[in-house]
Amino acid sequence: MNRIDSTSADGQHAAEDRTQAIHDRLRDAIVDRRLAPGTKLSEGEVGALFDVSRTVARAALQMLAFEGLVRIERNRGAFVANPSPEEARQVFASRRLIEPGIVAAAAERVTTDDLARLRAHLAAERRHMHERGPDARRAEIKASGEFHLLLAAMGGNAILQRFMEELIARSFLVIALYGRSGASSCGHDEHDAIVDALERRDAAVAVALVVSHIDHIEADLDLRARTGPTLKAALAP
Amino acid sequence: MNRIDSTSADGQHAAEDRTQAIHDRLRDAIVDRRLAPGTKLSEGEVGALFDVSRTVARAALQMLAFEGLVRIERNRGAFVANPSPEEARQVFASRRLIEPGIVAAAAERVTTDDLARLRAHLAAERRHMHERGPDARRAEIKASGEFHLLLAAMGGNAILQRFMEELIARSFLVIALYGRSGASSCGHDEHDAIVDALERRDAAVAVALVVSHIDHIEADLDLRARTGPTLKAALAP
DNA sequence: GAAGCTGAAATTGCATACAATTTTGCCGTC
DNA sequence: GACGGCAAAATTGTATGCAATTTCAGCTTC
Repeated sequence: MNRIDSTSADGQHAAEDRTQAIHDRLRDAIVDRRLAPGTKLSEGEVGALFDVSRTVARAALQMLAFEGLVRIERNRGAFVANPSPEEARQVFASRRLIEPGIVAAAAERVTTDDLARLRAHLAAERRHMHERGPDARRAEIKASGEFHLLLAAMGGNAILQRFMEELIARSFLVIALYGRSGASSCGHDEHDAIVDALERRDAAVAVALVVSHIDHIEADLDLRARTGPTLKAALAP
Repeated sequence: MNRIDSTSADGQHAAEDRTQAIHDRLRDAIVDRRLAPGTKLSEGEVGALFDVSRTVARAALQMLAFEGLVRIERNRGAFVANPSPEEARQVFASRRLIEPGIVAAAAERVTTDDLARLRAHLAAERRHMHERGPDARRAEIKASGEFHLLLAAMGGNAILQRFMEELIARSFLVIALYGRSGASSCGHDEHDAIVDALERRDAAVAVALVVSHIDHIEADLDLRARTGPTLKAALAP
């Protein structure tokens, strides 16, 4: 279980913030599907697992609830979110609205340094793609999301960046729940094309590519309503 | 929703979720300018004021911090946010990106019931506008924001609605800090025109009106950088 | 008088204790 | 055997206590 503080790349981690650390680890586990939607996250258990008091565990869970990754029911506890098809649609509708704006801004502000980072990321994605096994698949999906977060960071708007972080995390949950092909949820060629457009500072093309990219991701979902007789229907066959 | 539980009548459903109630009251006070940016909000003081323990007060403050209305510094406490000009720009850039999408959705989904509610709200705005005194001015500004929140609710996307709630609240802070004319920050005629467009289901016009409306609000701000030698410059003349 | 230092007071971070609520297992009844 | 209710166990909501950190007043020194 020696998970090497995966979020250290953002470089912002102050020395002592255990709440944030627990939040990050749980978030990682949720978007990685190591914690299935609906799983109960009891304060005591989380606290014991990270060797902190319930106070700290509770604060971390509340942070996750604000992001929509966890649902807290009064007097009942915290559960990994289980987004409905409608919520899933809203996640992607929001992305379709926000990401174009971010990419347009990125196209104007992108530096050669940024481009280098994007290219490096694309290479990493391609590496994961060629590996085999469920771990590689998870890494690929995660890297695919990180690409969008890189773009968000380059947009230069911290507020939109935070919104995107939430939307990407929720997208992972949605894909885990409703993804059809499970694997190649993100066409990596499309990522390549987006970076190409950014390199040419071609905002219009970059925006168009991003929109159709999001369309492709959402097209891979099976969002047929199973809101009504969930349990009965699921157990019928 | 549960917004109008102001200074009194807390006996009934306040017992349900005191954290949320305190959060709402503080948020109200902040966007109403009754709490100036930079004001210290100590856990003990807040707790004593609402007659709860620090635990609950702390949770409410953390919620506000997530929304960007409060800044929490480790070991130092919570302060009403003091957005920089750059943050102010980002707030409005985000609104310019998100609100058109919301209004476009609202134009397609709006019901006659919704329109009635909007008209009623416009009437209320006009009432405030014709009253005199600082209280009426505050009520006018608040109502002006609530108009945008009504639109957000009609967009039918809960995620974007929440984003807008945060952005509107932060807009109030920004206007409080950088507003030039203090008062008529929202042209109410523009609100009228937007509702007219919605009534005609004319998404294109509604979107255009919203964008220029946001432009007008932002144009009323004085966002010249006072980041550098703030104090010295302020005391010089 | 201004700058610097020191210790007390105040405030936050965290753990823990206790009350309130929900969940669960058990048992009697039908 | 199923159903309903009751009490124990588990879990959350909240208050409070203690240690660590920061703030500040008062004192010393230059």
